[in-house]
Amino acid sequence: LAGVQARRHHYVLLAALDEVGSASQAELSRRTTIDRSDMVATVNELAERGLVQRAPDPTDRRRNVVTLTDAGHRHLRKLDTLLAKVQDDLLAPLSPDEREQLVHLLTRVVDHHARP
Amino acid sequence: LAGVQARRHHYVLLAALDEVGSASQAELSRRTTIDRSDMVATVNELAERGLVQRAPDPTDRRRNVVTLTDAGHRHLRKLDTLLAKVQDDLLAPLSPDEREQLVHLLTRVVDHHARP
DNA sequence: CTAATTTCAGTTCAACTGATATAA
DNA sequence: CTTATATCAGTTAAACTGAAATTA
Repeated sequence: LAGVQARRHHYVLLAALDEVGSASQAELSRRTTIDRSDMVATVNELAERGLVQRAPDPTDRRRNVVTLTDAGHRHLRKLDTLLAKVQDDLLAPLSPDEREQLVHLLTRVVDHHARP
Repeated sequence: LAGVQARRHHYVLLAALDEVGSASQAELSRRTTIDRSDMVATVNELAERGLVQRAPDPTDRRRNVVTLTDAGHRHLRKLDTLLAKVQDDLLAPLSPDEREQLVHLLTRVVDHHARP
C-alpha cells in the first residue's frame, strides 16, 4: 500500500463507501475499524486527493456526508487488483480449494464476532 | 495481555526462549518478530521483573546471553493458558475438526513464507 | 579491513482516550 | 435535558530507520 501512497485506513474507507454509497462519518466509523477520532484525518486525506467528497447533511446539520468520487472508484479498483495480487502471493502454497476453505473458516470466525 | 501487565513482545520473547534455551539478543531478534532495536527494551522489561536473565557471553564479548528464569517459565505457562482461553473464545464458532483444519492451513501459509 | 552485536534516538501507522462545541 | 456528531489533543504498542560504539 505504501508503494502507491496508500494506507490501510484509506483502503478500508474507500471499500466501505463502495458498499454503502455514502454515509456520515460516524456511520462509517461503525462500519469499519476506523475510530471516529481518526475518521476526520482519513476523510481529510482522501478528500485532498479528490477520492471522496465531504458535504454537510442538509437533513441533519451535525453530520457530514462522505461520498466516493469517480476518481475514488478508480483508485479503489486499482487497490483491489493490487491487494488481489498480494493475497495471491500470500496464499501461494494453497490450492484453490484450500484457499476457499480458509476464507470460509475465517469468514465464519469474523461473522461470529461481528457486532449485532 | 494488558490485563496481566504483559505485551505481545513479552510473550513472544518468553516463548522463543522456551524453545531455544538461551540465545544472544540478535539471535532472538532473528527468531521472532522483535526488531533488534526493540530487543533491548523488551529484555530490560522482562529482566527487571526477574523473568529473564541477561549476561555477557564469555566466548564473544559483543554478545549478551539471555536466559529464561524459573519465574519466567512460570509466567510463560500462565500466559499460555490465558492465550489458550482467548483462542478458544476466538474459535468458538468452529468445531474441533474445523479448528484443526484452520490451524493446518495457516501453518502451511506461514511455513511457506518463513525465512530459509 | 569488514562484519556482527548492542544500544540509542527518532519516525510511522493504527487503535485508542478524553474532552469540547454544536446540533438533534 | 440527553444524546449524537465532528473534531482535537494526546497516548500506546509495534515495526521500523539510521547511526554509533564495541568486538570478532
